[in-house]
Formats: sequence, structure tokens, C-alpha cells
Amino acid sequence: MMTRPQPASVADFPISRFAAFARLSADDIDILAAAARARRVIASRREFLCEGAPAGEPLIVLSGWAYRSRVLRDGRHQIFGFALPGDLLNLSHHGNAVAPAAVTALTEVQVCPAPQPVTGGIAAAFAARRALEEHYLLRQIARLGRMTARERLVDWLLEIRDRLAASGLTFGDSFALPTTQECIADTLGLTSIHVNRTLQTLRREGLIALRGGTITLCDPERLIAVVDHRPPPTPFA
Amino acid sequence: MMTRPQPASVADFPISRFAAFARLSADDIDILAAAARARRVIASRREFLCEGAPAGEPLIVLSGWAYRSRVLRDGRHQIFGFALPGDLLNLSHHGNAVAPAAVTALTEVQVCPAPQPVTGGIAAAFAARRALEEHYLLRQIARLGRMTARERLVDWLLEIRDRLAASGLTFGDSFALPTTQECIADTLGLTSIHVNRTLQTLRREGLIALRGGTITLCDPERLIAVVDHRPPPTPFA
DNA sequence: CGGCCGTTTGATGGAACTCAATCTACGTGG
DNA sequence: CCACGTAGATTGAGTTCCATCAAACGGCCG
Repeated sequence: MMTRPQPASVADFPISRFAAFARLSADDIDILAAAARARRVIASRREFLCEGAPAGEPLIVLSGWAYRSRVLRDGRHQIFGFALPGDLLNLSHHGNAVAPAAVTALTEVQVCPAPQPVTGGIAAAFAARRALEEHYLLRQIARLGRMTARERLVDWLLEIRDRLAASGLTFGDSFALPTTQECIADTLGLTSIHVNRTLQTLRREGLIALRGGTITLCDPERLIAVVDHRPPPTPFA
Repeated sequence: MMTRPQPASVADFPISRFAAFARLSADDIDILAAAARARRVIASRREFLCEGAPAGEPLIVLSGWAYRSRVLRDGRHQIFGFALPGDLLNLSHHGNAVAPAAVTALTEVQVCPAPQPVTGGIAAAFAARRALEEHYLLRQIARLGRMTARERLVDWLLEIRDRLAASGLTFGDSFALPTTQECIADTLGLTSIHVNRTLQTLRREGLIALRGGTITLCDPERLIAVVDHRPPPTPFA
């Protein structure tokens, strides 16, 4: 269980991305790096946090994609958002918290418990992440409430690109997209059939290219023009 | 500015509703009651927090309705949720926070700054409120993404009823509903015309009654059957 | 009284859903 | 190596829910 302490490196990118949201001391970074050594691997497709169950401690996602979702009585399924490397889960943890949504691993996922107690720079980073988390939920509401299928898709793709880029997980305008079309549909409040047709249209227009789990945003300018895209709030604006 | 200290009373219901989310000591309640004396009155229709502006300190809503919203480039309008008496605003406040949404007074609103620093039982209450706030955002996402107009309306009415009831602001199954139908439409991702027709249907079915800004849920049982309604998470379950 | 805001009603159109079937890629076991 | 099964992507036809456009109605206030 105990491994020999290694020099903490900001090159451990999910940690560094998390860390990017506050000015962390060398000690803070050591604490995070130490926490990351206690990583746990979760198999793809596994629902590892259940809605209504006592929410556990806060977790840092080190690699992979997970999603938060809820299922309605009759089987309708809504995905609230994704947790990408550097994101936190169970962020609103407190005394008698129960999980407000299920969390499922979309790919294989590595997580580690966030260091306890939360103090100093790490507390500041927590607060900043909480605010960012809220920003994404509000954006999701605006997408679902007031955008067309085409706009929802483009806005969502731009959000994912920006978030992955912050962890160094993009390659130019390309990035891995491990979601099925049905998964995208459950996120955007559409049917998988309509997601398919909308993606086809974007492809035919030369706005995106899709091959083997990798998407390329061929024309970011025109994509941004499709929606009211604002860059996410930067930590030290 | 300074008023003579009065004995703190839990009968000051918005404070007591806020307080209901953690076990507060007598001192905590005194602190809250003192904070409530510095109340500020905001006129109806006034946008008193602007999206993108530096978010101020956390505020407690003492009376009235406010809503958080965002406007898209082309004028489309989305309301994220309402702040009712006992709710908090600017809850995800931190160092360099900017407001992720505008906040507008729907009715005349009274707010007071939350006591600083946030410690002890009040900190616990803050954490619980944050979790509840997240719960409402997730519910709003599920409504917009996966419910029909009828379901959205009923689910939203039930949510508002429960929240007002927690502050003692309901009278049996009736409560004041100061929103215009357009406001409801902007909340539920519909047009005001369709909100109107859907309300008419619910009326004709004897499920609700609407008179002079007051709504009555005539048949809560059948309303609950319309949607997958779960009671909100209780503080000390 | 007249203008305004919000509600109500009607007619029409379109975006997205449903149902149904085919196609492809991929893994698995005979 | 090929038959088979499955998961996901794709395409087509028909339908529904909700938006749009247009107009009338009611209450309220200056």
C-alpha cells in the first residue's frame, strides 16, 4: 500500500489540471501527488456510485470518462454531465449526503480519494472547481432548454474539446470521443437516431470528421458561429 | 444602521428554514438573526446580479422570489431556477468568482449577507444547501431533457410547492405563484403559448386551480402520478 | 378612454420522435 | 476459417408534439 515517496511532478497532468484552479504551494502539490498514488481502477460500464446511496468522499478522476445520470420510472435516461481527467466527483459531499445521481464509468477509469482535510490552496482549488461544475450544469440547462439539436451537439462538442484541451488530451482539433451516439442522445435530450442524422449533417458540411472513436473539429470558427460559445471562466482572469 | 439586538427567534422563518439544514447552536442562530437585521430590499424586476460580473458575497433570501437566468445571443432566454425565502445566492463564491448567471427579482425581494466567516453549524448548513442546490439543478436538467411539457409543468409545480412548504409559505395545497406564463416558459424550455395550453388542460382535468396569482394543487395524488416525483432529500434522513 | 401587459384561442408548419429495417464492425466459438 | 451473435451506426417512412404566426380578449394604470 505504501510506496516510496517520489518527487511530485506537475507533469502528472490530471493533478496539474486540477491544480490549475488555484495557486498551490509545493506542499499542496506533494499532498495531491501522494493522494494520486492511492488510485483505484474502475472497469468500463461499471456504475460505481449509486443515486440515493450515501455519497462517499470526494474523488479526483485521474484518467478515463465517467458520466452522472438518472433514470426515470419508465426507463427514460438523462445524463447530467461527464467527469473527465482532472475533474472531481462527490464535490458537494457533506455529513449526511446522499448521491444525487448515479456515476458510471464510460471507459476504464482511474480515481483517487481527494486529500483530507481540505485546507490551504487545495481548499481554494475545491471552491473553484465547485464553481466550474456549476457553470457546466447551467450550460447544460441552457442547451436543453433553449437550443436546437444542431446547436446542442455543437455546443457540447466545443465544451468537451475545451475541457480535454485543459488536460492536454487533444491533438490539434482532434480528440477521442468514447461515447456511443445513444450516450450523446441521453446527454442532449434527443434520440440516438436524431443524433445520428445531426452528426451526418455536420459531416456533410465539413464541420466535423468522425473516424474510429476520434472526432476532428474541422472548422472551429464556423462551429463557434453555430452557437453562442463563450470560453469557460479562466481561473485567474 | 445599527438596531438594538433583539432575542433571536426561530420564528423568523426564512432563517429557520435555512437553519433547518444543520443542527445549529444557539450562538449560530444568534449570528444568523444578527445578519438578517442588515437586510436589503430589492425592487421587483430589478436585475441585481449580472452574469460575468464579480460575484459578491453569499446572500440569504429573506422574502420574495428571484430567478437566475442567462440570455443567448439571439434573445432566447433560459431561467435556471428560482431563489425562494430561505435559499442562498452566490453559494459557490470564492476568490476570483464571477457570477455564472444573472439574478433578477421577480417580486420585491429582501436579502441579507450571509454571516462571515462561515464556521461551525453554519458551515454545515452551507454544505447541505450546496448539495440541495445541486439537486435542483440536476432535476431541472432531467425535466428539460427527458420530460414532456405536461410532465415538466407538474414536476416543477410540485418542486415549488415542496420548497415553499418548507418555509411555511403554503396554505394547504395552495400557494402564491407570482410568475407570468412567459416566465414559466423560460424556465421549462417552452413557449408561453404552450404553457398556457398545458395549464388549461390541467385545469380542465381538475388537477389544478389558478386564481389571482394563487395556484391550488387540487389533486396532489394524481399530480404525483403524472411524474416520477420523489420528495427532496431530507436533512437528517 | 386608450395603451400596455399578460392571457387566451385558432390555424399552420416544422423539428424531432417512433417504428422498422438494413448495414457494419467485431468478438466468439465451433 | 467461417458461421453466428451482438452492439452500434445508418437509412426510410409516418407521426406527434410543440413552435410559429396571427388575432382577440381581459385587466390595470396613467
